[in-house]
Amino acid sequence: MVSQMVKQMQPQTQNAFRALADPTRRDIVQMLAAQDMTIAQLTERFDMTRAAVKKHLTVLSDGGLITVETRGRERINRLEPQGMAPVLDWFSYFDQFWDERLNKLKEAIERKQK
Amino acid sequence: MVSQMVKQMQPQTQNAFRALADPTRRDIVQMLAAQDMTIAQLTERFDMTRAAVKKHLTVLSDGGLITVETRGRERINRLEPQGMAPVLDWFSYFDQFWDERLNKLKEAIERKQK
DNA sequence: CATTTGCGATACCATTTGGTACTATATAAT
DNA sequence: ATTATATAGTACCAAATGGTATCGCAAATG
Repeated sequence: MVSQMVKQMQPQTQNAFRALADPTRRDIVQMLAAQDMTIAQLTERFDMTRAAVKKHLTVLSDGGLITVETRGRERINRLEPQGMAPVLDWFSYFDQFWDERLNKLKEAIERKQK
Repeated sequence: MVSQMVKQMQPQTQNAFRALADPTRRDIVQMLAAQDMTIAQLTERFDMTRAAVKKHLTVLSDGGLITVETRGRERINRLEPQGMAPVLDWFSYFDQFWDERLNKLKEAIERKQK
């Protein structure tokens, strides 16, 4: 129980990972990738209340994955793609590690993409 | 409240995202990237009990991110890099949005593939 | 053999999470 | 002016999460 890793993590990284951990939120991210949407529009697509969707949007906003623009009484939710940077940066830690073992992974992705 | 996205998600994707959502588990993944480790070895590095570490390892295993090899009374935990495939696959959905930083990572992966 | 060591499993606890219902407020529409 | 709409905010709830403490078991070690 000695010297714990004291690596100070940026909260942005944790908030982004946390935001993406929920399937509903990942669905929202994909929907917003197609087009900006209001809370009401998003709610139409899910089987839950607007309040629940709003909570998810708050978590996504905390994670830096979306921004909100108020327009009249509407709030337009917009995807903020660079919010994913901290997450992908974390993955880049494995660059050195990504050898033959990970080529398998890359091939798997490519196979799916066809 | 009409036609909800019925997109059948692979539990592997959800389990992997969930596994990576916790900072302790991400630390474990990075440690295992450096070398295979037993539970006791991992526990030395954290300020928590072995039982807690074991729980995290179970979640990581559910996410397909590690495998365990029993050797005598020891259990060697090994990183399973291709377990990250579902996660990176999900990110590939956003190809159109990736800025240079993210593209760099993607290129790094592709470079290693050659 | 007896003892130590590495681990699994379970019960238990506090906090967080994902959801609802309800109320309130500001903007748009009639 | 009144009503309808889009959203915020709060209180509340059940379940999941992250942790501990404890017990038990199998494998090394003396």
